[in-house]
Amino acid sequence: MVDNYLDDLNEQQRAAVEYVDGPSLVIAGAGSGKTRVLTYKIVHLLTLGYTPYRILALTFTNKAAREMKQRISALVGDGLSAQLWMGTFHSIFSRILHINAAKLGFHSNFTIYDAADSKSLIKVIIKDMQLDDKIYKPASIQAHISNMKNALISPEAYAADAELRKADERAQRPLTYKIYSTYWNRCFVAGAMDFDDLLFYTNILFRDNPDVLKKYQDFFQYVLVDEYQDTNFAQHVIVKQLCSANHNLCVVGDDAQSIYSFRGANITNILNLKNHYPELRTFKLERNYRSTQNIIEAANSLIAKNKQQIKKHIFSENAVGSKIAVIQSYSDYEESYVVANHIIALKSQHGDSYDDFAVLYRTNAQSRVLEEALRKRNIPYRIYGGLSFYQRKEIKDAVSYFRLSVNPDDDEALRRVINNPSRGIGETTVGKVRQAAVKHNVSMWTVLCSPDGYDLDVNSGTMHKLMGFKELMSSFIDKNAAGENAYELARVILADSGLIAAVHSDNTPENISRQENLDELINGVNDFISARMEEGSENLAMTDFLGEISLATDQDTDSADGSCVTLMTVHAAKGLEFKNVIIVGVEEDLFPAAMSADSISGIEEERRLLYVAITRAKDNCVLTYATSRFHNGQTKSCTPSRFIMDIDPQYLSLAQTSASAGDSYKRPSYPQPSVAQSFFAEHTRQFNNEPKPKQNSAPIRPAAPSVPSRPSQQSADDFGLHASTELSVGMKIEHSRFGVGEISKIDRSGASAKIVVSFGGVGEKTLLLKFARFKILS
DNA sequence: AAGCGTTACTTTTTT
DNA sequence: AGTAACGCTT
Repeated sequence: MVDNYLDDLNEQQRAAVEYVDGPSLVIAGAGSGKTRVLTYKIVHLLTLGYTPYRILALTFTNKAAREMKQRISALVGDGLSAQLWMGTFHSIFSRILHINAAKLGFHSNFTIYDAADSKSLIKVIIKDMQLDDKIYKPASIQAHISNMKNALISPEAYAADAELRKADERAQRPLTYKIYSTYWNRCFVAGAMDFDDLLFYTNILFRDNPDVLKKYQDFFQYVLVDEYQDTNFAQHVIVKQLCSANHNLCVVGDDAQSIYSFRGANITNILNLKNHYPELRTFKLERNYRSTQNIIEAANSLIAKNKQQIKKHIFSENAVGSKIAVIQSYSDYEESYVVANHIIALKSQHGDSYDDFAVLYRTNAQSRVLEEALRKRNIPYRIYGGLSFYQRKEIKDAVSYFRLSVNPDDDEALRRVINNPSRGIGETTVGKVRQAAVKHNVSMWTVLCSPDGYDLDVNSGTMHKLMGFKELMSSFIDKNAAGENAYELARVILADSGLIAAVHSDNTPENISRQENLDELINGVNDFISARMEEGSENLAMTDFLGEISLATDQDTDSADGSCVTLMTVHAAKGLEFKNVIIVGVEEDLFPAAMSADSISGIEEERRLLYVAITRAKDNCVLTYATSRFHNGQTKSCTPSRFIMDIDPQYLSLAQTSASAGDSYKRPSYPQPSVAQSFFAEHTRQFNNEPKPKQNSAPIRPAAPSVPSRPSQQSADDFGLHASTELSVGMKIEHSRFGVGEISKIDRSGASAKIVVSFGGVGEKTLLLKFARFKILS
């Protein structure tokens, strides 16, 4: 355990960390050391003698949780930090639900439906009800249901609510309540929860089982919540329930960075916290350590245009720094070249590495052009977000088999794979099975198991095919039940299901890529198993693997692949920082998004989003916009975002004007796009006089995903197994995943020898010699 | 039931 | 541009 850790904090941070006598709210401006406060507060609690596994720390992304865990490890060691209950709301409460599933009528290995699963289920429900999917659009119904769940409105409550029903009637969708209840019921029959259910059912669990609630209330001695401005009602209530007894709560957030209202996030949760906890102590962190003064002042002047906010003054005592450059391009295509050239120019000017750059955009679809430009310029990049590895068709197919082997009632998985690869079971047959299942309120698998009992009416040939599929699935289910580990089971499934054969039928480029992806998946399962074995974990079954991946995002795969420029949406960049940030597409109808432009709250959220984007930058920030953009198969003209005008011009440099002469941002040597010298005048004209042609918003498919590259076994021939006799304390070793570390302890007692290694990057790890592969450096 | 060609349509962000 | 859905043929 470290000493003097409090000395690393400024006065306000320290006050926030040291206050543990009741509920507290830390309003933490961008870059003010929010994560540092949380990290140190946990260390402080441990120092005060709190039990690590009785501290609950909730974050919004897996990445945030992982980083915090690492930082705590570095201070107090791996042993203690590993015991903390730290993770996203969804992953923590999914764990709690797994333990208490039976109380809710679920099996402990319930499936988690991702967004695609729930959409597909909603679609089929709408079809079954013979409703017009132009009126009942699956996507909007899905969003609507999600909002209801986040507001803790059950299907029964919905059906009974006259206001909601009236609103639906006005919207010409009077049967929405029916879709909701059917959806709810089919999920239940399938033993499945969607993302929102993880929060909703946690609330039901606590509501209906006071003893369970009491247990967790007593168990968690201290609860910390990061990014509280982005909590929705369901999350707010869970936290409130858990803390209602001892009030030991610390929430950290910044109302100016609330950017998830589309997901039900509600700023009033943070604004009204005092109403729930009258003795609440509030701490404000206003000093920014991240950015130059120029960047902070520019961001301040932007956010000042928002009406709704907590008063605070963020300041920086860093260098004044250069102004924010605003660059105009003719097209999105040219814009991407401006970005590439800017990166090359700054890199050679300041000796920055590619890691120091991030390109941020409003929508995933914008990544395509950027990718192309960077690739042509040989600039290494990495795209975060978009379609994740696990959303690819062939991977989802394989994972659906995995899911079925654990929970055969999972109808969405079953519908997906029953005729994939082709088995001659067509749409009509699947429809019959589904209708029998719906009619008797059971899963499709239950129907397959006793077709006569559910009067399934198909001819004998079809029945034969169905039974063939049933036998195949049964063999997987049995293997899983017999305790086969995830890796062995995955191999059997891929082979026996015919998925492998299907992608090897020919060598078209698509099939080769699918083969690689399936190999990748198998490697992933293998890595999962070997990591668990090294740590001595018993949980090697398919259900454990699925638990790991169902809530994982592709951000998990950021292995050390060398220095790369980061490409991501502004949303994904929240909580991160980069030396140089380039924000592209700062245009009307894109940023702010066209959908948000018609309400004040919508505009304010978009403005906060740009605020978040700008405050990611430490030294250098550039805003770019194009005057035309390729959209929906055609080029449309664009106007600069109103937000550029919101920023005090003294912090901006319009690249070409003489005002920028003293700036560190130099005019690049590439063909200079005509920068709007009379930009502000022109901008004003566009807004005041000319009615803007209403553009349809873009349909946007996520960009081509980057394949998560994996440090694979083949290059690691010198990473081998070692006997404890070869090793001694103080030796340096290199591990394929954890990097270089020093052995701090060797434990030869017990059946399997263990070593404790402290790694530079990830802190201390305990490795089982039986499984751990590494090489000895000294 | 399967495969292939044509047509319509696109709401941004994510656990 | 990209796709999902539809309809036609075998």
